[in-house]
Amino acid sequence: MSRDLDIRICIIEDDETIREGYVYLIGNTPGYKVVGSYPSFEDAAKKLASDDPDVILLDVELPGISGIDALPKIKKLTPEAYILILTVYEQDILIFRALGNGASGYLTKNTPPEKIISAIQEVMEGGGPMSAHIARMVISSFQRNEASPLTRRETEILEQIATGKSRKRIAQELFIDLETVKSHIKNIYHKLNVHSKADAIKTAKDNKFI
Amino acid sequence: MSRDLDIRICIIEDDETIREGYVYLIGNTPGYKVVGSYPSFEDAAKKLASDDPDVILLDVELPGISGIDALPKIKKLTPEAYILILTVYEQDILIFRALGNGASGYLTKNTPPEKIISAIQEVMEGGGPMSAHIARMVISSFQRNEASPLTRRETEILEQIATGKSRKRIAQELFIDLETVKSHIKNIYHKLNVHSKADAIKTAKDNKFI
DNA sequence: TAAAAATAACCTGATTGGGGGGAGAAGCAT
DNA sequence: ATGCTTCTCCCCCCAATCAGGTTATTTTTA
Repeated sequence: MSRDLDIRICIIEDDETIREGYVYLIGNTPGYKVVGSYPSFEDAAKKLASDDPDVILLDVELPGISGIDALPKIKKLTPEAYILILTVYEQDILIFRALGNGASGYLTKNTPPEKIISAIQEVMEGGGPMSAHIARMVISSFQRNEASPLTRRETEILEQIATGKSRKRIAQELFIDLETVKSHIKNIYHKLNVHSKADAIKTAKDNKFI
Repeated sequence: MSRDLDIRICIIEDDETIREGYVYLIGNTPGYKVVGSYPSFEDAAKKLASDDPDVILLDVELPGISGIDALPKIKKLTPEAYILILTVYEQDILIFRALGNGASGYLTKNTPPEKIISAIQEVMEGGGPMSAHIARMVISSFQRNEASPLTRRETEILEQIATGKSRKRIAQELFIDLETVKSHIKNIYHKLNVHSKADAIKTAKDNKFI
């Protein structure tokens, strides 16, 4: 029945009802094949490599080790597999940790079944499927605060400082005097109400000034 | 014919054929209304504010000022409007600059018409529409290089250094001796073949070690 | 149980960082 | 036309940090 070219899927999800739902959904879709289904990473770990999945659907809240912390370990077991996060959580910290740990997509659990199938298809074709709200949060993470108190030059200099460069080097690269750089830094510190590089960088990053 | 609740669209695109294609597509879709259509930012600037668009479709390659550089100016003219980039370019630098400058979505020009309409819908509903390949690049930007030569502790310390903290402060926050931090830094420098903070940070970021 | 990683010590010299003040020139906006 | 902002540069001071060398012990992990 199932062809050799079927996309091989593993599911790691602790809620049995949801897990079986996915198994049913994917198992009944032509071209897709469930090769493994586990309620925890610990259970999956033993068989994952031999399952040889193309795509892994991973829940973030799991008994034992969390899905996010399991990500690097899964990557080691099946380096070629794409991992899609399937979760109810939309907290930015979780999203960015998941993506940073190697997830190739992030879907929320209200995603309709046909979207899950198309997300699997999409990731196999080089895409990065995300739920709409997740995508917005990801895009927002790139955006600056338009209400920054820093001038253009001050922002530029603080960015340079954040790369670890010394004031002298910044002066050389911007073709201005060291004293000018120092003046800008003093102004930056006053505006941000800080007294050190580290605090300036932190405040600026927290507020998306840089 | 067109209701008051229609989504108001502006189009800034220099290629007349493509521009008129969008005007036709959107103008003939119920619920959507083209309120402005311009071949350059300079032309759009005068009328954009009074057009009061909900969504702006913006090309990146424009005569005069580029779409990406126009983004902040457009934001000032119509702070409430969502801006969707529509372009043939898939270079990461352009994508990240566009998103950093305030774009709410990024579509490539091979996007089929119905997807453009749904992207407009999506951005109005709080989403962040992206073409599949763009989304993958965005997600990839969060990911680390798994083949880092740095140990966990070294990575952690280099990350701290990249926040501008002094070695002493890092030592205190990690509950280790200053000398230990110095040892780690020496090892980091040797592994990365650099001789300064700035170079270490640059090398590590370029290679996605941090 | 070896190897890798994390920890800590002692040495030296050059560079950087933070804070105080003041001041001129260019550009923008009302 | 005249403020206001921004960018530029100058002087002072002193503490703190950074880069580099070498060696060695204790955990941790494979």
